[in-house]
Amino acid sequence: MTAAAQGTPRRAGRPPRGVLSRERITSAAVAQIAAEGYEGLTMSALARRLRVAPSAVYNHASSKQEVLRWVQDHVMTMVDFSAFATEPWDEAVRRWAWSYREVFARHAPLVPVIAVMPVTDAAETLRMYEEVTRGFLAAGWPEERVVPAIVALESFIYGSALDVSAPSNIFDSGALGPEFPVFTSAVHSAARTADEGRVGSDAAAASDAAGGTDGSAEPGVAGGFAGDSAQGGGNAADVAFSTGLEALITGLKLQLTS
Amino acid sequence: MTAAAQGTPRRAGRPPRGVLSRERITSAAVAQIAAEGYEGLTMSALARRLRVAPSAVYNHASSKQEVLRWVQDHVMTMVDFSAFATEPWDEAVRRWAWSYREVFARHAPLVPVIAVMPVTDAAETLRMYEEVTRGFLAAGWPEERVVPAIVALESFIYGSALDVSAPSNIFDSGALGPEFPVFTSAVHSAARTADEGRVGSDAAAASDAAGGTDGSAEPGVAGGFAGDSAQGGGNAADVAFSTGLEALITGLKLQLTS
DNA sequence: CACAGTAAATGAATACCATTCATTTTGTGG
DNA sequence: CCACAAAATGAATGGTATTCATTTACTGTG
Repeated sequence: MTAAAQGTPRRAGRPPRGVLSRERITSAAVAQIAAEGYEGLTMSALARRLRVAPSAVYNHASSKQEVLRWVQDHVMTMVDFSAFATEPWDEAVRRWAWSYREVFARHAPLVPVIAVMPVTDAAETLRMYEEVTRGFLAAGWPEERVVPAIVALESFIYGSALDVSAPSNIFDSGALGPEFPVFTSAVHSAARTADEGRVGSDAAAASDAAGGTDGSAEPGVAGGFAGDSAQGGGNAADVAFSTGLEALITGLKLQLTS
Repeated sequence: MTAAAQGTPRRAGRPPRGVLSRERITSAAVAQIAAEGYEGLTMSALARRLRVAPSAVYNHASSKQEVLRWVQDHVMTMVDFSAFATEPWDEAVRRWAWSYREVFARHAPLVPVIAVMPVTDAAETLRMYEEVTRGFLAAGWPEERVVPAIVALESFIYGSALDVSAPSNIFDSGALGPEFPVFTSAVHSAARTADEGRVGSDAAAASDAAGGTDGSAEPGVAGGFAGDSAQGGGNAADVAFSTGLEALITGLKLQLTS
């Protein structure tokens, strides 16, 4: 009854047909995360969902870290990089980056996992890199500059994904406010502007404030614009992301022609 | 013997003079991290270092998370933002960012903590923000754009700090390599260039990589472009960071004048 | 086809970890 | 002076990933 709380509990010994596999474990983990979040992803809960004893998982994954790596690679398939095949470089980067951030904002606990995770055996992740690299090269990037540029963009995206999951009042200086008047005022000023943008015209304000040459920043891709995606503070994070992404895009493009 | 493995073990009951305090707990935590890393920072180990029972810590901190927040605020004091008082905006940002990244690369497990952590009661963190905001305003930034720009830079810095702690072979595609030839080739090309940069430019790269606490940041803004072998420093993470940071700086500056 | 070895399940056990609680002692404000 | 709050101890508690001995079934070799 420990493994499956149902019907015939399957007795010990190797079952006639394999019950577990990397794919089934991965999809059960993804389902568990969708149902109860990352705190709910324990090896016990995972095993319960698979109707299996916790120790059975270890015949396929050597650790929970490895399961997380599988999940990470799966999550990568949700990142939309299709624009690199059709759009000019900067627009492709823009759509890719917004999609990438949106996906990992919903999977923030994976971000620290990715950092330490070698890409070996992460087929989906490699698939994305392959296509993004192609896009850079097609846009005239010298080969040796592509990977640093991608890593720089990814670093910004990961940091921004963490930022999305921050509470909206993260910059509330509370009782210490009066001690830091310049910063406190700037925070209020930014919040005011962000609010105006939200009430007024929809997404245009953000991308305009970012000063992108031609602002269409985050349209249709993943249904992705986060006007109400996270808790309350979505908009401020979006303004900051747009600001940084447009700066990165124009700055990188300038490096190319220098 | 549980609390202090030494001399007279102090019997139960409130001691004549307070043994613990926020400051003592914080510095013990920092010392423990320095000694055994973040994995070694357990409430038991912390209490042992303080010569106290584990439960005693909970009279001062409500959770381990709170201790981590104290540590985070303390770590912020190691970030050097002094250049904002003396240097022009872009050079100040450059030095601040290199220092910031260097500090949090050594404290990578704090990065996810920061994201969710409101700045309230984090005096040292606020002190930094106050000064950085001052520097932006002095450089002519409109007040409402300062916070988004800082957040964008911080996002990049946090992501890059995680990147530093990644293994150097993180892009080794292993057996899957042949399936993704474009990316694999780009990785090799970048690695080759980074190596050349390391042997080529001697002292600049080394002191640069060491980075921030003493205030010396990237050497020459003069070279203009980061991928140039003169800049970028030794390892791949440094090249990527330099690439992104220089792009952000020039891109943000351009947004100002648009 | 027998047989050995390996793969894959169970269930019990381990070691840790953060956190809580009852208890004891001491400082402090009314 | 006394009641109450603050701060320590030491012994649980419940949860965690992980390991191990055991059982069973599949698979390749003679």
